[in-house]
This record gives sequence, structure tokens and C-alpha cells, in this order.
Amino acid sequence: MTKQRQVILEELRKLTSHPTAAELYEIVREQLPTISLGTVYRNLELLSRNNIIQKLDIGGSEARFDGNPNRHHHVCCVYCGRVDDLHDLPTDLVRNKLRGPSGWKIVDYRLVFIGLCPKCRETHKKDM
Amino acid sequence: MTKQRQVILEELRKLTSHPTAAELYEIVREQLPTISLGTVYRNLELLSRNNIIQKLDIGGSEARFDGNPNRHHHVCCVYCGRVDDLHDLPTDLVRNKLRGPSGWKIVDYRLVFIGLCPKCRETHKKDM
DNA sequence: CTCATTGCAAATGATTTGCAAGAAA
DNA sequence: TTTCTTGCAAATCATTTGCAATGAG
Repeated sequence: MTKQRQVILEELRKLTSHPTAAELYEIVREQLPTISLGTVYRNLELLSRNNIIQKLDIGGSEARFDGNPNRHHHVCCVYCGRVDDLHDLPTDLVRNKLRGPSGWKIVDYRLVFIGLCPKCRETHKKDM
Repeated sequence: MTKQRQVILEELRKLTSHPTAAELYEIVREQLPTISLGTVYRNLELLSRNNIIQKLDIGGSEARFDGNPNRHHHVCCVYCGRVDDLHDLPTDLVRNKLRGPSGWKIVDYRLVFIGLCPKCRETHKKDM
């Protein structure tokens, strides 16, 4: 457990947003100015492989990271790509309907709500 | 409507799978041996921007394309990344629960089932 | 001391773009 | 002819990797 890994994890856990590797790199850099982006990537990869954090593959070309390793769903903004957590959703909403195409063995599902985050809702008011 | 665009669309529509740009390029190349990968990307982008097809951003580093522009959900294989359509799912399963975090305006949701496709289910039998 | 991890830079893989030639309207 | 589209190659963006130096246990 190096200093860099520690700070990366700490900072990620502080955030309710789900930063990209580059975003987290900028944040961590305030405490460790000489850390490299490669190190951030390597640690995020390692931490998610060990289920200490999770890597999200939601909208956009960059992966996002979630300091909360527990199963939950997300909301994603159509305009800015912001990702937030989705709470208060009955967890077994779909679970008892987990029947996929024949031949497949379904083990889970991911639910992503799509919408406008508060900020973009304001900015794009006139478009609606 | 060029020959290339026509063949790309035709071939994509023939497939029940959801190929990546590179996969579709190989298929189209059988009819148009000199087509370039760039052209395939450009046309897939253009077609999806016009809602003639859809671009899927599901698991994996490559985008996948769906010849069916209508709203529906998908199943994705944990092992090989194969993506199939998800039919027979009550469309309003989640719709009437579309309440996101406060401040957000939710307009839709995407549901992705996660599992093992028939092929990988066979291959990875011993792991389970 | 020994092995894991780092910073750096170069490599990779997917996708995009500039441009001159060619096809469509 | 005027505009759109192509093929090609180079550029870009996110992410990964090789390597010698450094840090952790």
C-alpha cells in the first residue's frame, strides 16, 4: 500500500461523482504533484480487480470509477456525461424477471437511467 | 446514398448480432474489397446520428452497432462480449418507476442483462 | 534484501480527421 | 458543376506497457 494508492483511494471515496482516470489524476496531483497518470490507471485497475472500487463503463469514451464497490445502479446525463448513483430503487425490480434469450445464463443486470443532470437541465432549458 | 453506405446498412440489417465497426468492415469487404475502415466508421456514425441504426456502448472498448433503431434492451456476455437483443421484457417494467435523484429529469433507461452466451456457457462449464 | 510499484516515455487500439481524387445530385 | 463521399495516411484520445530507478515489507 503505497502513498499513491492510498491517496487515489481516499480521494475517490470522497467523491460522490464518478470521475474518469484523468479527472482523478488532477485531484490526486494536488497532494502528490509528481504522480503519473499511468500510476493512476494502474491503481484504479488493480483496485477494481480486487473489488475495492468499481470501474463503470457508462456512456462516453472514458471509463469512470466508483469508490463504492457494492452493487447499485446509475443515472447518466445525456449532455455532459455526468454519472450519479441511483438509490431508492427496489433492488429486485428486475431480478425476478431475469430470463434472457434461450441458451443464455443470465446472472445479473445493469440499469442506467438516462436524463439531464440539474446543471444541464438549467443550461438547456430553452431546447425543451 | 453511395454504394458503400448501402452495403454497410444492408449487411448490418442482416445480422442479429451487434458487430463492431471492424467486424462489419470485414463483412462488407467481401462485396467491396477496396472499401476503407474509415468509410465504415463515417457511415455508421452518420447512420446512427440519423436514427437509422443505433450505436451501442455496451461492455468492451469497441462500440457496437445495431441495425434496429427502435428502443429495446440487450444481453451482454461476460466472457466474450457478445451482445444480443432482449425481447419479451415488459417495456414498462421500470418506466413507471422512473424517478431519479432530485434535480434530475429522467427521460429513459437502459437495461443490460449480464450473463453467459450459449457458446461461453459451454466453454466455461468447469468454472462454475 | 527482494519484490512490488513508480515515473517516464513509447506503444497500442479504437476512432477521427485532412486532403486530393472520384462519384453523386 | 457543385457538393458529398471516398481511400489513404496521419492524427488523436484513452489506455497499456517496458524499463530502469525507487520504495515497501
